[in-house]
Amino acid sequence: MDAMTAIAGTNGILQHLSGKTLASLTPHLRKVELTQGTILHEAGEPITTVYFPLSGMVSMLAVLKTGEAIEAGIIGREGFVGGYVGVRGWRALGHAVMQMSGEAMAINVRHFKKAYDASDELRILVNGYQSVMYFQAQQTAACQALHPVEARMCRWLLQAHDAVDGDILTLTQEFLSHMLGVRRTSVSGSANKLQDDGLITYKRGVIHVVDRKGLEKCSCECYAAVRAAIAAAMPGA
Amino acid sequence: MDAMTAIAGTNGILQHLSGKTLASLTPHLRKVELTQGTILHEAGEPITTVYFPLSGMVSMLAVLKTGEAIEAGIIGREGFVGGYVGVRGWRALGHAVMQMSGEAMAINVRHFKKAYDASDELRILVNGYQSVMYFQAQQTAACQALHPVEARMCRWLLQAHDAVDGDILTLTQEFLSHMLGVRRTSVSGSANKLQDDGLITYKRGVIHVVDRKGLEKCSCECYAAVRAAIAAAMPGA
DNA sequence: CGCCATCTGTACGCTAGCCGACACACCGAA
DNA sequence: TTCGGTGTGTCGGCTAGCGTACAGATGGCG
Repeated sequence: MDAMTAIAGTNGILQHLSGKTLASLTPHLRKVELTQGTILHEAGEPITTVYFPLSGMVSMLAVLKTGEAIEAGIIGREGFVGGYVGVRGWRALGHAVMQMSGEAMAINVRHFKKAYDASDELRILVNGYQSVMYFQAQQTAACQALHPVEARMCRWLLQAHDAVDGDILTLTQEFLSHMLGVRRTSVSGSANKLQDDGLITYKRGVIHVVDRKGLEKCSCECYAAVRAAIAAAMPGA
Repeated sequence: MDAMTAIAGTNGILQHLSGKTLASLTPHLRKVELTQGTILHEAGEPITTVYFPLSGMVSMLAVLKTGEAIEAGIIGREGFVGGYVGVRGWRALGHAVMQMSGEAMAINVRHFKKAYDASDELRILVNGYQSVMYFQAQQTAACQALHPVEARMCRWLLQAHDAVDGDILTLTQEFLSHMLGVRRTSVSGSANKLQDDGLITYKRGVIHVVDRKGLEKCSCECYAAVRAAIAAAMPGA
């Protein structure tokens, strides 16, 4: 159980639970390895499992009929995945995709729901994080409408950088272009500029964050806004 | 109490509560008149009151440092306003503004919270609607990224049309341009085209919806998607 | 009636980002 | 080593929507 507590301690939700509440979850928690590209939840499908990431990064995608998918939120170890609390049938309203490999604590949705209903403490944390995700989606809507590609790209890189250990992000420009909802050549152009300015280097799907402060300067306010929202909603984050 | 039940019946949340749960709320519910422009919640400020609209329309706005505000959600009588359940200090993360006058049932947030914690039934409805709002924000992010102004405008008009009785929307192009995050002249152009096509007529801040079906055809998929999400998440909606 | 604030139409040049297309560079496997 | 798949750079034409500016239209109000 001590081992479990230690593991749970790296997730922003689990680490703030009292021993009692955590104990009600642990029998059902299992550690899973999630590789890049794994689809955790699919739009319209029932959710069977809720995830508490320990590392890596999850994207929340809004999926359109055309098949296009736009990222409207990022979840790292500070939160959890599967927050459609209360939707009848627990159906996901968007995709949740593992964008950078990592580990997570997984729990069956029934067990999670039971604990959620029983624990004020868990409810506060979960609801608080849901609010953050809501805020993030709102902010992203404004960001898409008003901020230029380069600033949005910096924002994205910063969020990704937060989610991983180290300064290496393994992702292609093609991939990034889909996340941002722009053309690959636009990403190519911006990436070039950032590299020229010495903020990043990259090579065939491997981006190296060199100057984080510089990225923060080039990013739109949305990065800081989301960080602030997390800090405001989550205890001790 | 019968009168109260009848009133509550026009709100999507209240109408689905059992008599018992509703009875726990009614002593604290009061009917309020909300005029266009009233700010229900301000970004960063503590929420004191939760609203259950009976008519009219509320916009959820993402506010940027520059003062620009982009709409990332619309709430009508099907839902409620003030869903930052669990955020510490109950602070709003965005503005909530009355965009088209109407009435609402208002309740102090402490009383609401108490009922929320006590009633599984209320929690399901509230959480379900929160999920819808989350979805709506996501969808809007994608919409901003991928859909042209005209289609987005149709979507907005449809949502507004749903929220009011009759076919008259009182709002200026200037106003609409802010909601959509585009220039007024872009709205002017699109509005013109819609009028030429016989879908709407308008005159100095008064838009008349003439051909709703036609609007639906011109709108992007996002309108239908949000409607579907509401139907999926809310009982009997 | 005349005035003024507000709402709307339109026109100009401008830029970001679109779209398609192609060439090159790199890497891993045959 | 060759080859093919995948990632990246770049070019040219194009359009949607921006920014600004100004003029006309409407309606409220004195």
